[in-house]
Amino acid sequence: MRPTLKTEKPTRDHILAAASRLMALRGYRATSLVDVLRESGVGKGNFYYYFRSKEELGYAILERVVQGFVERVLEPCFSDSGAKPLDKVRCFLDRLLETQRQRNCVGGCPMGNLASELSDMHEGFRRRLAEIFTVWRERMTDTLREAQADGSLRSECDPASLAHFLVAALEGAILLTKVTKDIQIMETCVGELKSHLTLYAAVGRS
Amino acid sequence: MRPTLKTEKPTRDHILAAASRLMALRGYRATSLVDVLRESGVGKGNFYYYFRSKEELGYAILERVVQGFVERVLEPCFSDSGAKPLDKVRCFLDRLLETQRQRNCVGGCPMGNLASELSDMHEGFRRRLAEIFTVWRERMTDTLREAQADGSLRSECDPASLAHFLVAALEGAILLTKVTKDIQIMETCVGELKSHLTLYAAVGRS
DNA sequence: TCGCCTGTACCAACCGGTCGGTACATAATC
DNA sequence: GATTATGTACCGACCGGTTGGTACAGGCGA
Repeated sequence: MRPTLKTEKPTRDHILAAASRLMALRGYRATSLVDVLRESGVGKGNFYYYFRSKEELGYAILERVVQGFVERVLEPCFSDSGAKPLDKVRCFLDRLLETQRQRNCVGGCPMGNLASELSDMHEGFRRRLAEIFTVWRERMTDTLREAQADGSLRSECDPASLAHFLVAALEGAILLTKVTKDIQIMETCVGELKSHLTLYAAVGRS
Repeated sequence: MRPTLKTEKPTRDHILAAASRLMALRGYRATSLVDVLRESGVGKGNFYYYFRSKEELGYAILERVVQGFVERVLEPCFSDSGAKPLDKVRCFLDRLLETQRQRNCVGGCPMGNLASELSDMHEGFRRRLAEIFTVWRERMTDTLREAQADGSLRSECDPASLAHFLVAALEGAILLTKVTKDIQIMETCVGELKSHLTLYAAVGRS
């Protein structure tokens, strides 16, 4: 029984990793505790040492998924201070396309899946997910505002509306990619979204 | 017990209606047979007279949902022979917006919900759903081709790509509307999609 | 007689959560 | 120093309830 540092909880993280893998494919309800325990190799009593309930596990998974998304997708694209704002948005589109390609069109978007499954049935999840999408969208909105400030996006464009649309269209593209198992759908939609940006691009300043 | 025509099965339809209501909100897995029986008032033995399994019920519900969608949304918009092709597309966008408004942003899209929940776990459902989205998209593609033929859509537009994009963006918009419970998201996205159409519109011929 | 329908008992598997217990390290007490 | 108390981590059996499905006797009306 090894001593652990105050902030490290390997067993808890191990459970979370295993549960995240399962829930990404199966969704919340179809992921049972027994499955999680089997996948993680942890005993049931021990599970309840770390999580009070399946719901609490679900919330923790959601946080973990979001953190991973922010670190691996949002931050690399939007924190590149050398890039022009619209290039950041394109980088984001391309990054999501590559993610779906690497996953062979399996899994879709974990946040979108949970939103679809739980929004009408579980208010706690709906609220958290709505907040997550808000953060995602605001990050996009800020960048679009920068593009307006630097003149590459016209002033009649509403950054918030455009950001809403980009997020929604991406979620839909990911869902259709998942159901058809055809990466071309995602490619097509990313292409159309880039074209959509040209609607509002200031001439010669993209 | 009134005599019924050979093609009418009131009890079966009654079960389907009840199950559709439940499944539209809860999804497939979270809709139990006991719930369906309670909602429909039909006995269990009788249920199995009409359906061999929960899966068969699910397939029947899907067909029913699709039929309703075709009759109430697709056909009214796309079969209006007096309308211009691009007006048909706009009618479709508006109809979906009104549907979400009437439902107070509850439920989302039944087909999208099932696609999200089951595409990676149940090949039978994934195949059927992929086919449904294909039909939906082809209807849109045909209309966009008509728009090209009548000159209101430019020849460099690819109708199939645009149709893919429209369907995907709508699904995403519906999903975000469901998670945020804010009809404005849907309004915004429908507006952006109409703007997107202008990308390809021939000048003065919309 | 047949199709439709009822009610109900039963089944094994599943489900999230509870419980009594073990192992061990460390601190406190006598 | 030995004993006791405490806290952390862990375990699997057990619990009551739920689930989709099976089986079946029987009723009803055309």
